[in-house]
Amino acid sequence: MLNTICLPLGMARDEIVKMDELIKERIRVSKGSTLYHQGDISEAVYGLRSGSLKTQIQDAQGQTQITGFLLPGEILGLDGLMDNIQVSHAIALEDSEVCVIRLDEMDRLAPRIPVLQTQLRRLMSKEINRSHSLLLALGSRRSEQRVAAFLLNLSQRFQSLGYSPTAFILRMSREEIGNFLGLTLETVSRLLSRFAHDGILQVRHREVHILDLHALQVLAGTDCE
Amino acid sequence: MLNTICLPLGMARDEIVKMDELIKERIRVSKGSTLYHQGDISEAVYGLRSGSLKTQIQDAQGQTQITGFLLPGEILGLDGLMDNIQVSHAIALEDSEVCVIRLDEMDRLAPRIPVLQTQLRRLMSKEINRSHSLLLALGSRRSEQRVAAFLLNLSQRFQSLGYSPTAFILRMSREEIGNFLGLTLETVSRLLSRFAHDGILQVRHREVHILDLHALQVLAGTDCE
DNA sequence: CGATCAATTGAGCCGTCTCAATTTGGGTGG
DNA sequence: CCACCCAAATTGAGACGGCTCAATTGATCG
Repeated sequence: MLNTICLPLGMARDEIVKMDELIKERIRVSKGSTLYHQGDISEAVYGLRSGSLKTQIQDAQGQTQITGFLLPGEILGLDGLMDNIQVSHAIALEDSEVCVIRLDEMDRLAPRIPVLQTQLRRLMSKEINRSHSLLLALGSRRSEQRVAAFLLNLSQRFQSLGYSPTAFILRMSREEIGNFLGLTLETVSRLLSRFAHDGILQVRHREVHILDLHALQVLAGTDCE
Repeated sequence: MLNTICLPLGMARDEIVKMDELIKERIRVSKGSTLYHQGDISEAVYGLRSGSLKTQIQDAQGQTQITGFLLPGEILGLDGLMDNIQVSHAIALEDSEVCVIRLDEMDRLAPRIPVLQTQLRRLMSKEINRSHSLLLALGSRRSEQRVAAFLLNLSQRFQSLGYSPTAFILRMSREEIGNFLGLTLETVSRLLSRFAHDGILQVRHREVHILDLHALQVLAGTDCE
């Protein structure tokens, strides 16, 4: 039930077998519907098995901020463990499936499988780092760099999933990309057009072909030195 | 050794007593010096007992982003638990003191004090939420709102520490505030001057007196509806 | 009492947003 | 199957917020 997908990254095989006890439920989330809402009781975290989702927070004025786009193998719900209340919405960008990792189950198994706590800790720390990197991007990079870095980030994640790093489909709209990166949808669109015009990539609707990965890295400012 | 400061927030008294085993070391960090560097081995998290610090990350190009200003009672080092390597610098804004919470000690005590893991989990989730809120601010608020919200945030934290919420000293420079908020130091300075000119607060160097807290909340967009 | 660094304030510019028009594609019903 | 409709995306023109560069003041410390 876990395959290599859900939580394990870097765990020994026998530990993974034991962990199967942890996963008793899977949930299908159809495109556009929510896995959980801000304000819901949070009793679990979720491992994305297939599809993709976005998570977004909403403030008192209704302003929203997308905090992440999730691909298979990634975990969501880590931000809801403070008071066991979800502080974000999780919305499917396409028909998706998650496995449910209940926290009470986790605590029950923890004495027998100590690595479980360590693993969760690592994942949460990773999420903190991811947010901090995003802060760096929003705080000090210009639009061009943000969009380039965004594409590269997707590219790398697709690659580590075994998909092509240079040809993929954006499951999110220009507006969602803009919201995520702190830009308007028009700016995102213009930049994609410009990148295409400069021969760095091809864009047809939501289909992206990266032609010159190195040029993109230079734009993003992540190539070397 | 813990007082009520280090990790406990919301723990039963007897559990706190047991937790004292956890804290075997304190570290003094003098103004301007670092508690840890990016790249250091990370074997602990730190509870701030007194003083204040900033944490900042640095990318390959040397660009830095301050990810947080820490006040007493708050925890740092949560971002270094992924591979046990620090991914940020922690630098003291004034002479400070932290207590060291070793992770191996924590894991050793975990079976006897199960609430320990829960507590760490909550703190990490809180840090994720804090970053996400910051993302919302950097992504969709204008400079005026960011600075107002920044002051209000400090105000609330000082208040919950038992200090005045309307009179406090900024331990960080305008440049550091600007970096944190994704603004230039000039913009921060101008806004503080403007707030002062509008009678919302008084600023003398790093000394802030908030005169009209409600007006500040309106500016920040966090007062109501 | 000078030296140095932090902060303030001003002027002008640039990047991104806003507003608006147009194109494109996908889905639906006649 | 075609025509229509709606949402998403593209592209343009103009405005504005925050940045850059620069000069000045103020504080701190030897």
